Amino acid sequence: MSSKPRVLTGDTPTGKLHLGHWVGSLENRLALQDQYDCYFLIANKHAFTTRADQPADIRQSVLDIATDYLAAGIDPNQSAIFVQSEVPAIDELTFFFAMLLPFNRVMRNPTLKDEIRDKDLGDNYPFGFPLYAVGQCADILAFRPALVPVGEDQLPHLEMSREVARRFDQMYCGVDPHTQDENYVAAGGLFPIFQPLLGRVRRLVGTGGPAPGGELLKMSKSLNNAIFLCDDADTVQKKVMGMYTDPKRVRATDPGTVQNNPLWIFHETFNPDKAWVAQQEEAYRAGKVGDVAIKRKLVEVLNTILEPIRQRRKNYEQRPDDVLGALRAGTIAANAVAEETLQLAKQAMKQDYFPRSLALR
RNA sequence: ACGCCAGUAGCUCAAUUGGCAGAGCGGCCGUCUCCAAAGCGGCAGGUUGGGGGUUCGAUUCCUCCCUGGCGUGCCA
Repeated sequence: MSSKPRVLTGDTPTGKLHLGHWVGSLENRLALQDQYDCYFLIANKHAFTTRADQPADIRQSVLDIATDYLAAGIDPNQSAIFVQSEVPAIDELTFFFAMLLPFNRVMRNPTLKDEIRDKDLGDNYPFGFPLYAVGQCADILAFRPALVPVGEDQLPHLEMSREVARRFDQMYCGVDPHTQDENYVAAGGLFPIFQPLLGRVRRLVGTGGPAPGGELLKMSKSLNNAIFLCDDADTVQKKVMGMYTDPKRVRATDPGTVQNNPLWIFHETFNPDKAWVAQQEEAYRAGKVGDVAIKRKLVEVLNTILEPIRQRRKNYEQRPDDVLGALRAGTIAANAVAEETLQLAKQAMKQDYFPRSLALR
């Protein structure tokens, strides 16, 4: 890992990764591995904001996600998969960054507000909850990345991180506030004003029916409508055959509706044979093909994507030490970059009094 | 800091003066459907927040603790 531009992204360990993660971000990450030095963070501390009482679950999720990454095809010899809580420079940067953000600015973050509402937290959330939004700025900026691939819901966090980067560069590195984002480093800034990168599908629907309002729900573990990367072929078949589809279509010969139909959304998202999809959609509208045939095809399509993932997973499941080994190697690599960022940040802030030795083992 | 109210299935809530812990929703299975949905039928799910006590018997009464809500103080 040398002079290539860096990518930073990651996940909070709340469960196993599913197809929504795949099209939302994982595909991008795999594609970026060659051209970028990639750092994939498993945000275990973030998980404690709402599940501080479930440490065993969080630990298991960390290992599950690391295994998912490796099975999905992230190459540990090329990219760093690391555990957030073992990179102390992130915490140190969090403290400094917290001084650059008004509290109101943090609480105005729409992602934060949505989470408070969705989880029905009222005003009863830990102090660590808003603090974590600041921490996420440090998660990112510690790696001075060029690119941050994320799901759409994370954009407000990224915008805040970009604000922190601009403010830091202006305040401590003498960057002129009128500087264009892409020129911040050239103008002497420590932190590049990175670009977000969204997946080709921003919001994949789940396998289930719509909410009472009629809107299809996004795929998520908690809604029990997800197909996981670790699902075996039989499970995928069962889930696909059980998928919600056009409820007005009682017989296979009735004309069907393609629009807003999860079955077709999945084909359009995952089936590489676009001509087949277009042709069959026409037949479906005309009542010339049954849902079962379309579902069987989808099972085939999904299993084709998931099979190589299963093969790699099988290897790692036989050698769990390899997963921990990859995490350890990734964490060492992450610390090298994050420590360097921290030292540079301290220099910029004139708080570099003497070299220190943490005697990290 | 003190006072009051609350905590029961995944969720919302019942349970007579202390007497076998229930319903709705959700979940799973079946039926019906090309499959799914809808409908119908069934099943599972509990340390009644935790510890201690009284009692033949405690969700219920006593006590301590935890969590949350409301109120009144204190810092001032």
